[in-house]
Amino acid sequence: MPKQSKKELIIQEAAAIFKHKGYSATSMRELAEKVGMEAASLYNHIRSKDEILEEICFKVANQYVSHISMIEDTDETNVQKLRDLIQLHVRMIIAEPDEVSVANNDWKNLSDTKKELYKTIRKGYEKRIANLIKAGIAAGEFKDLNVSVALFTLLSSLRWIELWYKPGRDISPEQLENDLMTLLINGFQK
Amino acid sequence: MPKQSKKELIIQEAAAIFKHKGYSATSMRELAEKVGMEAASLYNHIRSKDEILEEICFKVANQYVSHISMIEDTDETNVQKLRDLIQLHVRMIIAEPDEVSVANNDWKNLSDTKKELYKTIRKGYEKRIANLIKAGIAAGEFKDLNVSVALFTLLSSLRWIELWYKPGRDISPEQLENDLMTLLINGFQK
DNA sequence: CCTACCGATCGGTAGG
DNA sequence: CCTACCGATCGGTAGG
Repeated sequence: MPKQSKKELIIQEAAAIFKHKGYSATSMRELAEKVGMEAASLYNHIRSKDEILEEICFKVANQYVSHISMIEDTDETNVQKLRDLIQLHVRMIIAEPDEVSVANNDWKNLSDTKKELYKTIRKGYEKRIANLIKAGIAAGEFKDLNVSVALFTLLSSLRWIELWYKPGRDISPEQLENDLMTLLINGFQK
Repeated sequence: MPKQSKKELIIQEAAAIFKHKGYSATSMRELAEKVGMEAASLYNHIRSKDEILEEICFKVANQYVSHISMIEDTDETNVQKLRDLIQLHVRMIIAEPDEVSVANNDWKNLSDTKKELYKTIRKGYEKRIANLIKAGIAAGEFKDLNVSVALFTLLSSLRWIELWYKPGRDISPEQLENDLMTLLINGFQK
């Protein structure tokens, strides 16, 4: 069994509650109850409610950034890079659905300075995917679409998974990845 | 100029703030300031904070439902119905970006009974789109994909628009619709 | 539509 | 890790 600090446990439970009710609607007393201690005791492990949200958001953001770096460093075709990106998104969402969901939905509640940092990181990530799309268009691999439309359609079409996918679903991660790739790369039409 | 009741003004301003900060993180005092009155005075026009959220969520939900009914009543091909659906989503988001955004993101904060009702309406809507997709597959118009994957990819790929589109963007609603349709129906690949 | 105010709950601290 | 508790803020009401 993996060793997990109390702080990690608190953050994990917090992510689950935040996902379900949202950060602002979740009280520290509720979190404490889930973790099995009094609200005041939480503060022996974490500095503030804010800090929990920060840890979740930046952990997720950093994982996404390291993924795109990996993909950029290959010398595959742009279509294959797009496939890799879709696969990495799917796998990250399946591995940590709560954290990914909270980062995507509750980053607005970060403190002003952290929120600006988060937005900067996210914009950098989007820029790198936009470059991938541009390269694909320039190479004649992708259709000549508006880059922003392609970028955000891609990113948001991967976001329902965090809300929908549960281990009990009658679809394997592999089939999910395959259908998603087919849909995004070749579209609905037969 | 259209006549708008104070209640409508309050709901409109509330939608804008809720979209920006989230329902739970928005106080009635903040809303009152935006509207130009004291917090207590809001209650001459609305019953509760809850009620504002309900009005926004169900107004949007009912609009979506009436749209799908219109589409079902045509005798177009399923591909064309899919196009119509995309177009209606885009136009609704452009017409009322705040309300649509709040309904999509803050429905979790509805009271328990209203939340159940909202989920029921949404599931009904999803079911009808799933049937459209199934009909398209059966008719040989759409690829034989997992229906849930196709359904949620479609719906969520239309959701970034509410966060991104502003009148000042260098893309017209028409081009946005066209690029989105091309992407969803025929995919990224050239 | 405002002043005045309520009880409840919030995030967080002191002290052990 | 708990008991006890703080100041701030919340949604909302009374009364005019």
